[in-house]
Amino acid sequence: MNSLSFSIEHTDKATHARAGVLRTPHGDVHTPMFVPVGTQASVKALTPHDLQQMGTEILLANTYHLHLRPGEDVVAKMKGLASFMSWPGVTMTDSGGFQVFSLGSAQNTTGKKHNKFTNSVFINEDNTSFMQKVAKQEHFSSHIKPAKLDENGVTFFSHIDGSKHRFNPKIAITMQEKIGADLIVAFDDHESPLWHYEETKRSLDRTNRWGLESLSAHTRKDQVMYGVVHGGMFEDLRKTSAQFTDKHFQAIAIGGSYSSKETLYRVVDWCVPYFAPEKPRHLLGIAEIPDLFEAIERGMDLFDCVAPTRRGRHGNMYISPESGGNKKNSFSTSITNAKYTYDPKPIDAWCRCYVCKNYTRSYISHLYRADEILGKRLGTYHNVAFIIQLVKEIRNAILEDQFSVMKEKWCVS
RNA sequence: GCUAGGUUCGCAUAGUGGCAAUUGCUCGUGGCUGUAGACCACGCGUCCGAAAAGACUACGGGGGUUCGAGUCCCUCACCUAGCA
Repeated sequence: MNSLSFSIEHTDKATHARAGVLRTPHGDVHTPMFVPVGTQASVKALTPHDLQQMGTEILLANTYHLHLRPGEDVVAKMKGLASFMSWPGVTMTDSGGFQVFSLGSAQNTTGKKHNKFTNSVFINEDNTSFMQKVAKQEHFSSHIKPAKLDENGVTFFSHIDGSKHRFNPKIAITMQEKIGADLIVAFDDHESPLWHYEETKRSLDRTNRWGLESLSAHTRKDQVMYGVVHGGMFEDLRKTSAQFTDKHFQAIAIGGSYSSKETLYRVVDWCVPYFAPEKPRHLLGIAEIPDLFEAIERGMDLFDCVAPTRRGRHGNMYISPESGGNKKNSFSTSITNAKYTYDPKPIDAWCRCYVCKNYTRSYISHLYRADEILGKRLGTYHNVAFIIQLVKEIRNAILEDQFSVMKEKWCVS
């Protein structure tokens, strides 16, 4: 009856880091694994062939976006997400719960973003520039129609044309069944990291209730559903939520926005002990390099993140310690920096991706400056391939009980 | 040769006598964590500063009027267009 199985191959001796295999009818996913984000059934700038070539095993698309365009019926008619986008591997859809809050309000006259959730899943309370941005957006409030939350679901307005839509657990699951990914996500509510205990608790209660409703709306047993852990930065809420999710779901995701990296790591620490070892654990939206090490060390298996593709489009390339990458520079560098103009080296010395094998920093820098579409494509390729390789190498390190050694090598600087 | 219009920080543009001077591009540096952005932010005469503040030099050249000129006047140079 269960189309998916997950087994642990090995747990690192010194840490909770683990290597496993998630088996699905459309292929195996070797964990830890990075899940590239293809929101609109497209990993921006990359073809499925590229993704396969670099070792990607699973892709994430978004229900919210696919519902608005082209519509889940179109995807269903084209035999489901994987077939629609010609992806031969495993697929996953996010429920759209996050997006309903992050973009769920009508387009205002200026077209500027205005919702405080829009910016990021990772909100740093020390980041005053972010708070200023939020403040600046307030003057748009006169012509904003924000999403309306009630106990049964959310009414929101399309970011594309302002049209009115309604999501609730049943609708979100029905849509995900039509879209037809191998892995789907329960419809969850999303708390703000700025909220206090009481409102966070109320939000968590909704997430839990919606989780159960998602399960009872679920008819396609060939798909496996993740439940989402919430509870903000409150220990008892996170723990209850972790227990609840583990009790009811076959797969577990941790969701939320975090006020700092420390909070994020603490949240993972609180939750993981409540998860059954034989269930896959996905940390939603998180996969910057230091976070990968920290979360894998704590026992998380799967990670999706927009950063590699977005940074790629913006000219920010991942680099390893061999090329000067460290926590302080987020293991990245801007390829348009003047110092790369005459640089004949590949983007990164450690990376063995197609881009690093074939092109110089000088050339790629030129492509970005000349605004050539190829630059964004190569940059995105490198970034995604970089993370895929890194996680693969981490996996190998786990299998050899060398996780700590590898982490030290990357993160000590 | 005559007439008209021009000459502003790399390029292109604003600019009522109070101006280190607008905007776009280029350029420089940051930022991006379940994707509304091929995006956003900041900087961009020189020197000194952590910053605020200073100092100096600047709107084709030279001269003039004025407390004060990119802005007004004279003159020279160059550019463009029209007429010869």
